[in-house]
Parts: sequence; C-alpha cells; structure tokens
Amino acid sequence: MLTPPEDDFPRWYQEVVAKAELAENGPVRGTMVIRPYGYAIWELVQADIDRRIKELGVQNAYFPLLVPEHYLRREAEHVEGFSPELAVVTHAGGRELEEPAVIRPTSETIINASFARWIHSYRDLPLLVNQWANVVRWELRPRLFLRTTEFLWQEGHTAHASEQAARSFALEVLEQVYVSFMRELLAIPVLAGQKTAGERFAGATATWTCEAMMGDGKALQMGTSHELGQNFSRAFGITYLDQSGSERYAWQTSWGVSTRLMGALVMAHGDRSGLRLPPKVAPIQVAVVAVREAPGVAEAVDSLVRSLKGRGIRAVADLSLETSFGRRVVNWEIKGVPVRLDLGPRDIAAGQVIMVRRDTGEKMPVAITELPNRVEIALGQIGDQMRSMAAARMRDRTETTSSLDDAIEAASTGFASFEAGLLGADEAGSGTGRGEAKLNAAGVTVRLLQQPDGALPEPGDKLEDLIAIAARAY
RNA sequence: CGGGGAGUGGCGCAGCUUGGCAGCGCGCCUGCUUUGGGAGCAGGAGGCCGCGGGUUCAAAUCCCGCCUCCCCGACCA
Repeated sequence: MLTPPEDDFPRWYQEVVAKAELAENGPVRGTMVIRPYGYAIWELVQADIDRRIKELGVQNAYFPLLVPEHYLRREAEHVEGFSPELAVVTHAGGRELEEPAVIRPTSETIINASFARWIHSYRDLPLLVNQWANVVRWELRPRLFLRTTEFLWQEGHTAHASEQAARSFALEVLEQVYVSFMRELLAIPVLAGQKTAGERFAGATATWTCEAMMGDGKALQMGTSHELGQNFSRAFGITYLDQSGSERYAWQTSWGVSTRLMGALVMAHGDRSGLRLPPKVAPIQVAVVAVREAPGVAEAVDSLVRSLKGRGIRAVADLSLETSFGRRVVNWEIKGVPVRLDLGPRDIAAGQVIMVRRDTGEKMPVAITELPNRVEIALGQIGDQMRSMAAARMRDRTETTSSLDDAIEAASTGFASFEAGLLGADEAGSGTGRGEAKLNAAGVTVRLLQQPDGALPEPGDKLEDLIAIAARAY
C-alpha cells in the first residue's frame, strides 16, 4: 500500500519512485541507479528534446568529464557559485596529480576553451552546440531525480555576434524547446519567466526559467536558459573579427534540462495509486491483461498486442497468470501505464475488452472490432486530460496577493503572485532586494518575473511593471 | 554544518531495559488448490546482528572508540 500523497508527500514520492521501479539510491551518497523502466522514460524524453534542439540548428558534440581546475577559476562568479559542490580528482595512476581535475559540475569552462579555438570570424557565428552528459555536484541533501550528486542532462552552449542574437536564441530554446516539450509531451503546464538577480545562474547576465507546480503546491524549476553576456568570452578569449575587421567578444548562452524532469513527472501527475504517465513518454502505453486462464484468452491477448503495435502503439501482453489479477492490475497502476485492456473469457464471448484509463480510472467495454482506433483516441485524450488537471491545480492554488506577508501565507499551499515592486531594489553588493530577502528568510523564493499578461519581461522593463511568482520550492 | 532517528536474512522490523539456541511480516524457491481488483495451504532456502576493542563461563544485548545511512532546515537542474 502506498502512503497517500496528502498524508506525507515526500514519503509518497519515494515510494512511487521505488515501486514503479524508476530508480534507487546508489552506493555512494547522493548517487542514483536509474532502473530500466525509469531509463526508458528518460530515453523518450531525450529523443523528443534532442529533435527539438536540432530543429534550431544545434549540433551535438561531446566534451570531457574532467576539467583542469584552473579553468573553473577563470570566471569569478562561476567559481564562487560552484566551488562548494565540486568533486575533485587529486590522485590518479597511483600518484598525486600536478593539477587536480574537477569532475564537471557543468561544462561552460571546458566548452568555451574549445570555442575560443574554433571561433575566429563573424562567419563562424552563431556556433550552436549541445551535449548529453552526466555532471556531478556534491549536493548536501540529495533526493532521487530532484537533486542527485550525479545527474544526466543536456547542456547547450552557443556563441553569437550580438547581445540581441544571443538573447533571442536563449528565448527560442526556452519557448520552442522547453516550454512546448513540457506542455506537449509531459502534459505539465509551466510558467516561463526571468529569474531575479539573486536567483541567477553563477556567471550569467540573465536567467530564464520554466517552473511548474507539483502535487503539493510547491514549485519545481524544470529547465533554464541563460544569457551569459560576454562573461565567459572575456574569460576564455572568445573573439572574432566582424565585417569591419575589428575584434569583438562573442555573446553567449547556455541552457539545460536534466533527469529532474523525471521527478517532475512523478510529482505533477502521480496520485494515490502511483505514477501516471502522459502517453507520449510512457514506455508502455497499453497493457493488455489476460484476466484468467481460459481457452482462447492468450491468443486473443497476443493478437490484440500485435494489432496495437502495428499502429505504432507501445503495447505489452500480460499473460502472467501465476500472479493474481488484482496484483497485476495494481502493478500497472503504480507504473502509470495510461491504458489497460482487460481480456477474459466473458469478454471473448462478448467480442469486447474492458478498457481502463489510468488518468480517470474510468472503465468501459469496447468492441474488439473498434479496437486500435478507440485506444488511439483514448491515448490522445489522456494527455489532454492530464494537462488540464495539472493546469486546474495551478490555477486553483495560485493566489494574487498585495503584500509580502500574504504572499508568504499563500506559499504554504501554492503560488503567490504579486507586483514585483514589493521585492525592493537590489541593494548594493547583495544582489537581492529587501523584500526578496524577507521572502527567502521565510523559506519562500521568487520563482520568476513576468509581465502582467504572462509574457516574458523585456529588456527595458522596471521591477514595478512586472509580476513576481513566489513559492516554496524543491 | 545545526537538529532528530536508525544500523539485525533481499525489503520492513522485533529482540537490547533484566546477557543464555537469532525471531516476525513481506518477498523468494517447490508443490497443490486458486485467479473478473493486492489469493490460500503445506514444505523450503537465506544471517560477519555496521566495524574495532573491552567486560564475562557466555554479548545482537553491557562498556569504550569509530564508521555509515535516513529524516527535518540553509544550496541547486
């Protein structure tokens, strides 16, 4: 039996991750074993994001895991931001290394060292590169998928000839790749906006983010896209000659999403019965279950699976009659399989199956002759239904407030939305306004800034013209 | 790093106070009966009781030291 999510959400989360066979803890603190079923979901996620990234003209490449320590020191804020969580290789080959090698916490430094060699002319720009990799950040408090010491991600790195070009590319990734992927494939409605100075990536001039509300009303940052300005190009000497022959520093971006998306999937859609997967990222979209032993049942199940597969639907047969029907059903539910088709002797006699939708629990008899079609339709509806359930939750649990105290109160159950002017101007040195500091002290963070109509902030916008969304966050 | 808790078959735990054959539930294996929402019976396999030392005729249990893990707070994708 699962702990109900409303009783103890963190515990429920851990149980779902374990029982759905997504992942388990590795032997070194904070590491994670991603199990085959979990990895199959990740592969579907990866494939779609990879396709979208390539549509923007980005090419994949691969850079080393180990980074010379002095690379990290080249960009002041970057080192400061990352040094507390670095894992450093000091010994190898039985000897102490002359220069320690850092296991990449992110690859800005090593990639930009290459960029500096590759870029000479405005004709080399824009340079658009992505890599799928693992990175290591020695986290103080790990949680499977949400914050692990080693995680898998995609990190894009680009160089452009102008600030404007870099900005529009960063936003294109945010909207065309991340937001649309999350809405369409993960069925998670996300808010897109800009981070405050205090929440900005170490070394960035602007950080853009997608944030979603989880089942307990807390926020999760699901992806980010950064404008790096010329911080790294100056640190690594990424220069080019423009049309007029003058030397210029490139303008850059970096952006990423990680296996954290898996955690989002669990927390945004899961329910009392376990995981619920949107059909597009479900490794198994349909389980065809033989209810009990009877003549013709196994054959009917197999032929049904074949016809579903023939339509490109990911279907499996459940013929494990040595396990009771009830147990098998519970198992498919925990694993979040969107559609189940129950097939027993009664159904064979009636020329039907019982179709059960995981999103609503709804059961309905469907004639075998209508089958591949009805399943296809249901799979489409399930994605839409899950998206609107998540959207309704975010709508119901977002409160518009007029003071910071009310915002803190609202953040105990969901999101608070208020005029960003309340955050106060950045105080010299701190990078954080007085109002924002007050929120932070109460365990609430500003998740993003938007225009009042939900659009992304423009370069000239003042804090007073924007809306802040604040919440407790993972 | 601050505050709590725990280390005992694969997983979850009891046993420790008051030393005396290492147990229970789940899972696993075999057989039979079952199977339309977490099956039943019978038989069976599986242990460096976190590590090191000490006390004792005898230590999972008492004493000393060490290690690790988990949960709650400050950081992140």
